[in-house]
Amino acid sequence: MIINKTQIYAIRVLELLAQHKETPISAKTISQTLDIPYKYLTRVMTKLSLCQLIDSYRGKEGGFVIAKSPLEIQLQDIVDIFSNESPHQCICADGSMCGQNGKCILHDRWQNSKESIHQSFLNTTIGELST
Amino acid sequence: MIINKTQIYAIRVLELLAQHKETPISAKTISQTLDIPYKYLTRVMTKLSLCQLIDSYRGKEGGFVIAKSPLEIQLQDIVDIFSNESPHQCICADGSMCGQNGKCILHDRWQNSKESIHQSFLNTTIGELST
DNA sequence: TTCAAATACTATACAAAGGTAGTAATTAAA
DNA sequence: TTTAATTACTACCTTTGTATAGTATTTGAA
Repeated sequence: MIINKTQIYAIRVLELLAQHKETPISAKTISQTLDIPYKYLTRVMTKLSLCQLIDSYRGKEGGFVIAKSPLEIQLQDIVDIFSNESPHQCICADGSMCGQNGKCILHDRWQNSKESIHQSFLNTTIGELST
Repeated sequence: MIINKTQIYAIRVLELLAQHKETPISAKTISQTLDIPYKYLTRVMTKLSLCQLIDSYRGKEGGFVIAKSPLEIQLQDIVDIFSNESPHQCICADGSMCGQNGKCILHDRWQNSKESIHQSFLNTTIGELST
């Protein structure tokens, strides 16, 4: 698995918050704007808040605000939060294979592609997505 | 999802069969040799047989034999059999995003990586894996 | 102070991928 | 012909990712 739905949700949310740094945006608004299921979204938001990528404000007029400069948030930061794979796992997505008898049969072949994707996640920030 | 566990299983099986073209290899042997769950494996084998990548022989001394020249079987052939994604789906693995408001925010960025992986699957055959 | 709008928390449901179990059907060899 | 080894078929179980429901907590504004 290169990237899952939850991670895409999170990236899109951060992108939206990056465009409205001034006032908090509620989960309801985010849900409607980005067409993400409300209840699922709130759990994603809570996790982003715990990881301090965003600040949350309860109560009336509350919502979420991006906590850093968008240019300082790498896509990889967001992906990591919602990933259970170890960072250096092979693209084959099967932890049992790479490392036990050496490498899986695909390891070397896709290593370059994998590395290229990983570098993109590292090198691209939320701030750059809107440009 | 670039490639899942089942697809890796299938590729490894074909690679094994390619090394023993003469006599049928039983599912039991394959399961033990490649450390793939037996019952799950037999279902994969049946599907490979239906798709005519392998021939199956029932009864005593039965088993499976690769049905083509290993150099004629592209990895993509195998991947396709166990894939439910449409071939041109975006790497974001979320069909609802690419195509509705144009492209997803990641589409362009990972397009090159995706294409590179796809080309690898097309250009690499079972026969080349062992070399 | 009250109330409505909002996040936080917990439990549950659903769907897909991966895995297991049991039985039927087939077949070569003894 | 019998039997053991094998694939084929069908149903179910488990895990993980995604989604839903209900309630508690917080807080600004009327």
